[in-house]
Amino acid sequence: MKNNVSDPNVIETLEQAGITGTPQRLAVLEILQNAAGPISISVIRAKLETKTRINKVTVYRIISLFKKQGMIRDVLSAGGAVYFEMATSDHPVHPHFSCNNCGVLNCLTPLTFSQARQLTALRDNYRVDHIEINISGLCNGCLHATKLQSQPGKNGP
Amino acid sequence: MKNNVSDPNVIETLEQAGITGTPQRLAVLEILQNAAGPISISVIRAKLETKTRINKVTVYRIISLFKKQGMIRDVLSAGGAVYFEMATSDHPVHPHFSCNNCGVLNCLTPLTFSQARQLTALRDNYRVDHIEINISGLCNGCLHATKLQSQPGKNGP
DNA sequence: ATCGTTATTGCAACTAGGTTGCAATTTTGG
DNA sequence: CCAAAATTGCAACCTAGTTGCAATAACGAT
Repeated sequence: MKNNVSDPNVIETLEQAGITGTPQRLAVLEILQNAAGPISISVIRAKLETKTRINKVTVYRIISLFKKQGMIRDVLSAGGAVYFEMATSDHPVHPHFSCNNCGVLNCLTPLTFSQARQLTALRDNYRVDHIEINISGLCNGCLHATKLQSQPGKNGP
Repeated sequence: MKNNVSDPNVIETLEQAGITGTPQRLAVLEILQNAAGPISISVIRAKLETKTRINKVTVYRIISLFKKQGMIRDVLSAGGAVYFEMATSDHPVHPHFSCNNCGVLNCLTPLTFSQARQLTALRDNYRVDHIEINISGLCNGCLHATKLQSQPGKNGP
């Protein structure tokens, strides 16, 4: 397959992770980097189809490679769907909001240190490696859509 | 199928939810009620096999019925696995801890009002219906197992 | 450059988890 | 006790993800 020139800092990202920058990997990485929020494998595959034709096995292998290298992390959403997002230092672990109406998954601002501290203090005989927070409800758009205006609003957990 | 007499308050639970207490439903509900923590469908099916032989389709239908009735709720774990737990009033929404070594999923104490408040305040133009928190790391048992003693301990998010 | 070695990709076949349509069975109400 | 409605089981199917292996591409040494 010919390398149809990708964003130069996409190539750089791959080299920093110490893995060869094949065209397929560059294509997948570019999609992940340009995504507005966490995206699912099926979405990645759909976006790939529009330009190149990469075998699904290759996509799965690339994703698990990226994950093993710590380049991406996965985010869980309603019903067990798995999404992926870049795991760069300027994009630390943070809560996500998933809309029960349109299904969109958004990133929220990261927890403050004291918030994280409170949560990890829930049990002290455990070693905490990761905190995953998923808040669901209705997003701004769906909340103001006329069809849903009449529904009762909740505001607690 | 013959009803081989279940725990009477299991039957009561079903009647309160307004659905007929068939032997299959009672069997599934009994497993959910006796579970120490959230369990997956495959575990439910394995437990069922030891006593009665219920078709997998029926199990899925019962689970989605229970969910629709609000009797159970689902809990997401690493890699997108879905677990189920009873959603009774004395067992409100609460964070879960999943062990990266043995895979066990435990319930943690529910959030205080102020903790929940802090989280819902992350964005105010959203309607929050549900907060899901999954903390992962090493459980007490795995933490103290000799094989893992030497690993570096982290303690932040 | 070119050859051999290694890494990567594609293909086909397979597996597991879950779903659908329909017939058989069970429950319920009269 | 019987008919209508609800529930279950079966078989077939679907989708997501995996595996083994052959084909191809990248790399290092000469």
